[in-house]
Amino acid sequence: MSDKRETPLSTPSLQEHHCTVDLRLEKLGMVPFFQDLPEEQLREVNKKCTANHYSKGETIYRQGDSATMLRVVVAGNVKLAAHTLEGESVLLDMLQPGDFFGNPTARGRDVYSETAETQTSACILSIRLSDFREVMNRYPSVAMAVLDITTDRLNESRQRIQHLSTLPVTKRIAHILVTLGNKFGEKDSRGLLIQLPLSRKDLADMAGTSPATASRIMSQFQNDNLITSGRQWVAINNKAELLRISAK
Amino acid sequence: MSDKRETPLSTPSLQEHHCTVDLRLEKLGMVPFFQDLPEEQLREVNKKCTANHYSKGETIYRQGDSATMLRVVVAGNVKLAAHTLEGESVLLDMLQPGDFFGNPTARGRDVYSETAETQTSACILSIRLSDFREVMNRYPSVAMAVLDITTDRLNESRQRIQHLSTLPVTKRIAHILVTLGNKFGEKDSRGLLIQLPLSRKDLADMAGTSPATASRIMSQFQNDNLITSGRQWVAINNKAELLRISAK
DNA sequence: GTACTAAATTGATCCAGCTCATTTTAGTGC
DNA sequence: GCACTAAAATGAGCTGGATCAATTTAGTAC
Repeated sequence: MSDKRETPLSTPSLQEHHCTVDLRLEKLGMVPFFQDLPEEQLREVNKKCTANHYSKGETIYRQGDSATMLRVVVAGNVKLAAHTLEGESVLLDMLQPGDFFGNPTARGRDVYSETAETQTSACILSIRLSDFREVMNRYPSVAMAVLDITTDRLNESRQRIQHLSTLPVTKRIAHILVTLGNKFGEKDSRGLLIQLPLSRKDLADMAGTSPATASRIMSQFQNDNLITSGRQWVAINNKAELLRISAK
Repeated sequence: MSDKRETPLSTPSLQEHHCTVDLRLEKLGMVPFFQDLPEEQLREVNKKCTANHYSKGETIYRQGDSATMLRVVVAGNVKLAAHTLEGESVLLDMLQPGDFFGNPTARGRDVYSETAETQTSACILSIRLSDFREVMNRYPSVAMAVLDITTDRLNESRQRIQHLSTLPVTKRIAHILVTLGNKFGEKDSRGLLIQLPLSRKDLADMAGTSPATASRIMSQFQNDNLITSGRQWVAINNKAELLRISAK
């Protein structure tokens, strides 16, 4: 198994295009809630956006910062995390190109309730809240699409509350692996590879457990041939069985 | 303290007006996202609504039912809960007059992911999803108000995830009491009375713990004179201290 | 006031998962 | 290939909170 001797994760090479206008426009059109916008309007929205490039591990904003921007992932991955005073962290969401984050809410004096950090190098579009509000006002379909996504996220979030309250750690982790597989998985010689740097600590922060426990459970899954994993990467070999574990 | 010998909770007497058209219209105007609608439009929306009266403990819809309605609490209280196959339940939200529930999302084939049940006798307005979508399309301010509320709920929900993952039960319950006090509290001879039937089981389902543990913690709070409580009711005597406990 | 019932309290025991500490190993860079 | 480093694995011991079961009590109905 000498092929396990290097990260199977592909690193997005952003240097080349570095968020060109064309790429921005193309990606903007891919964002679910801009899809219905006519080409012309899209260009106008694009003009109001700023593109920023971040390298891996950079902080985009911190919880407590005043929330004046709505952001969209153009390329790369972003994770949203909340930190307690004691230094513990909770991983709230992992984002893909096309996902928005920040606060789409009107209330002016709002602050972010989470910290956004890149997990890979990434290109991020920012649009001022007031500008975005204007777009939503002019195109109700945009507002409704944002509402739909937010509602989905609320439901996911409530499901997670349910899991934290009722399921033992093993089931929670099995469920998380399946979910990540569905969202970030790519078929590969190793199985369904989760295209995302993913440490035991990340997993623990998602499952509400300790890194040690997450590690023990992953070891067990590995013994049972359900997954293959190395440092910061995981591939799923038997999704059906993981699903079964998470449910029963 | 002979006055503790009966529920201090006031029961909404709905029989009298029984959701008259006037009451409906008045309440509809109080709903945050209809506030901006011109009187005339409000009447039109009202025509598309159906009012239903429920007595205490009735189920409005069950998780898994197909989600074709958006609902608004006119009077009384509603709780949203999710149930596991093993019969455990998680309390997701407690609603007040003016709050909406159900699914504001477009996707036709959706089902409710939670069960809605009245906690007191209640009057509920229902509007078909397609009709509500139409209103949002015509009045973007409505869509944006719904989005704002949903975003707030998402943030609350994420905070709860954080608490479940990082705080011990005592702090979680202290926090829940403060929150409920802020939302449902009414000044009273006993202190800040939470105007809501609230059992130890409800509290446990909110905090992600067992009724026994919830009870032990409530006993301790009672010993420390932070709260006064009987069956299904709680009054807060020292909110500041509870807040301190929940934070530190 | 008395009887009744479901809620709440409380005790005793147990274990899933945490903590802390040590060892091993995957992946990188030379 | 070799050296280096941070991630992961793993062992040992401890504990917060669960579970189960018995007892008490608040509130209601008569």
